[in-house]
Amino acid sequence: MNAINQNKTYTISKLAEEFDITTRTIRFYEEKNLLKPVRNGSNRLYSAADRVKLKLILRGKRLGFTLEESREIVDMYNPAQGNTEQLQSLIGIIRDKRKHLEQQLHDLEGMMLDLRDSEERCLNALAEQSNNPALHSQGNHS
Amino acid sequence: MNAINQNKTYTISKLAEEFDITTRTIRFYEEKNLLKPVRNGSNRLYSAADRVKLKLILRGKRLGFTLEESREIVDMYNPAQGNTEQLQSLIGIIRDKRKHLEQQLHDLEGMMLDLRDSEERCLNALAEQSNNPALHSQGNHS
DNA sequence: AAATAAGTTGACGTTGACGTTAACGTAATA
DNA sequence: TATTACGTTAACGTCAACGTCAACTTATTT
Repeated sequence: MNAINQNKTYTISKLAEEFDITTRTIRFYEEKNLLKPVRNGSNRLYSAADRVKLKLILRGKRLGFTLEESREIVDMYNPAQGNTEQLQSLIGIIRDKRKHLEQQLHDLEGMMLDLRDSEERCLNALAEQSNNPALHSQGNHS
Repeated sequence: MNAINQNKTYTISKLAEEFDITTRTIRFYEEKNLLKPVRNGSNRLYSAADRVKLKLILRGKRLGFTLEESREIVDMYNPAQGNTEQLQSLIGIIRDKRKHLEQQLHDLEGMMLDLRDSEERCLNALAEQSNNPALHSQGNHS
């Protein structure tokens, strides 16, 4: 069959360790309906798909997305099953996200340029001080 | 003289309007030492430099930076005056920010790719439904 | 003079995203 | 068998980033 089926499962603490977050955080994401692991008795059992979702959430976090925004991203990861209306809505969301990302990309590029400027000014100021050792130290010891 | 001196000033509500934020937000940034407008009596008066700083803060916000992180960025905008130690420290901060941005850029590119995938799957699913009008509506009316 | 607009300083409220502690169950190990 | 490791739910705490009053001043307009 060669299915794309990943049967690997994870405990909550394994995932927490792997992604360097607390179990509390993972449970919190479940409270907010971002994850729905199956249960082994009372214990949570995470699938490979759950792990991917968690990864998406954390990536969204690094980009400053709210959990609500990340939930939309996670929902897109689901096999797009839905009626026409739902699909249209989803496409709308996707295009909004893209706009968001394009703005971020623009901001990011601008900030990169600013950082180059700042670094250059810093390095120049340091060079100045090498040429003029009077300015070199901390505090003005008369 | 042709100085680069921008004497233009702004009231708090002008800035709030321009950047589509509340005056409360601007005052809050001042509480947090991100801005320090001069006073005209009891009223705040913002310079062109203050306006740039505000812009930097808001850009940081769009990138998910905390105000504390943005404060560091804003501080870099200041004419880099300082001793060797301070400059070295600043360069360290700059390189950390760059790392941060590189991670974000990587995340952003990944998310862009994911969005393309999602959109494609959506469009394919919609195409399927055009070919198979039975699936087209909402709800399965037997 | 009265109202309106724009500013001010507190001070408390709210929301998101968890942290922390309590009180408990279960399973493997010394 | 008692301790240790890992899990659970429930409830309250915290911190950032503002929102939302209240109570007030000062300038302009009617």
